[in-house]
Amino acid sequence: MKRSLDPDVRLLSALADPTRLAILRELAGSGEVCACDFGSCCDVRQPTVSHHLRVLREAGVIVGERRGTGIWYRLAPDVSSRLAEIARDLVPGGLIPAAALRQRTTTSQAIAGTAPTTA
Amino acid sequence: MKRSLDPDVRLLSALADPTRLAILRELAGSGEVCACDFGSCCDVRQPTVSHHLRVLREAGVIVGERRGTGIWYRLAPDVSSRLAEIARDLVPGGLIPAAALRQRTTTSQAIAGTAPTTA
DNA sequence: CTCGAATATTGATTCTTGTCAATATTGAAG
DNA sequence: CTTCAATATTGACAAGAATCAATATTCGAG
Repeated sequence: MKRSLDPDVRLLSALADPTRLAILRELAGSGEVCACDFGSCCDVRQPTVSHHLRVLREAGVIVGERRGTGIWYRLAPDVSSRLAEIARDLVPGGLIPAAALRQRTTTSQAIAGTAPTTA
Repeated sequence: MKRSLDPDVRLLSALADPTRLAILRELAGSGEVCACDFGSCCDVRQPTVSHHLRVLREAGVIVGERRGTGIWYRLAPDVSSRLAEIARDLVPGGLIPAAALRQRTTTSQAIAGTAPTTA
């Protein structure tokens, strides 16, 4: 059991789901949304919405607030910057850009990414 | 079978794994790495490394290039910006920031995210 | 306290994913 | 062509995740 301790992996895992990303986009667009209104944007039942909201909450991606019988959610303030920092760390040529270029002395046959080359 | 067609989900899913993130960080730090050298940074066997490299390749996150008997990988040039754009779309208060503030008229009992409140 | 609405939890099911051993493929060298 | 080194694929297995129906909890109203 590895249980990923890396906070970046935890954040990315929380975002890497179509239903949860739909929830987050709804939140980004509307600022605040009642939990009862997520059933429409994502095509899932209420317990499933509740489950995803919990995942997002525990990952620190959203924050909920009770108002009477309902609960209103909004994006956590630092989600965007946390993700942006991960993005910054993935800039190609973050180091030794010249050395990498000098290395190219052999065959150089590119390998595309779209297909497993299942032929 | 839903098979997420959303390219953002595909990208995030590719990044949301400790082994793959370790591979990407190695690439971000070294510019280019031979496939045979990933066994050290991630504690997995060769077929597993090969599998993760394939996932990253098919998600357009890395690019491989043959040199003799080995294959050298580097980060795809647009990964960082693609991720940064997702981050930008998750800025809180992307819309109606004032309206959201005006909404706060009731109980306002915050709900933390760290624990499932398993009591 | 009782009732109804909103949200959460439980348990079961199904699908997906990460991992490895074994084996195949590919390319360079002899 | 044969051999060796590097990478990829296959098949099997285990762990995890997403989903739902059923049920429990929580809160405000009356």
